[in-house]
Amino acid sequence: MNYASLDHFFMTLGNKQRVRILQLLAKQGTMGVTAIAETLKVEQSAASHSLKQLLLCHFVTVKQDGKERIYAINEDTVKPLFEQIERHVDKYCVKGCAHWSRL
Amino acid sequence: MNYASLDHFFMTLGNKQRVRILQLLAKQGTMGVTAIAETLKVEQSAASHSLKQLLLCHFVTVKQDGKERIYAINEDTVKPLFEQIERHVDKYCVKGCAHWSRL
DNA sequence: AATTCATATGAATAGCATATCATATGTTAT
DNA sequence: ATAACATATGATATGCTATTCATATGAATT
Repeated sequence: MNYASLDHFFMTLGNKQRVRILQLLAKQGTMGVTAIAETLKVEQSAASHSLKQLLLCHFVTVKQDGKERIYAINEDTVKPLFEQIERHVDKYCVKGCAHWSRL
Repeated sequence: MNYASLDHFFMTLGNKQRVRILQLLAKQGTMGVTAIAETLKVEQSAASHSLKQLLLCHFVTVKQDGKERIYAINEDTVKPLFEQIERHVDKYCVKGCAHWSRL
């Protein structure tokens, strides 16, 4: 992998599973790896791999709590970012992106 | 390909070449396909493919001008979006994302 | 209408990211 | 120290995406 910052940023988001995790964390606040994996019905290993990449781009933060590592979304930038993105998606993509016809 | 809107949005951005095109259009205003391809040193065909996907997510707009199709960035949502994203990248990723060590 | 310029499309290969499996590391309790 | 729980890591095979090449479509000019 050899990405500049911005590319790495988008690359990390360009994956359903990682976006699901972010959405889950945005909703639930904080969660451990096992809880995330169970909720999204993915392997623990897969969740861990995804979280690592999210961590590298600082989309999420961790803190150790006993045996568990509790992940949280980066409230500072990611939350407002997602709100703005959803504005774009709502406005332009709800009907648009789904249908590859016309244009 | 079977993506929900939000996934499709990110998927489209999760590619260097498409991001380069958006950055170019943000900077230059409007450009035709050949000009884009030459500037970014990619094949005309590749540029066209990329632009189609950007169009499907409404990141860009087109208008026909003679033989040419002039592409422009979606000023309404994409520009402010990129500004906010760059805030995140500058703040968290300049040093962070590049180095996979620590954390 | 034929030619040239500009862009789009389709198909196939090449390239890369992800999912998976097995295992390692780390933490706490007994 | 060992066992049990929680998470991380590494390697590999699979699957998906992008690039490429060849060609088609569209527009304007002669």
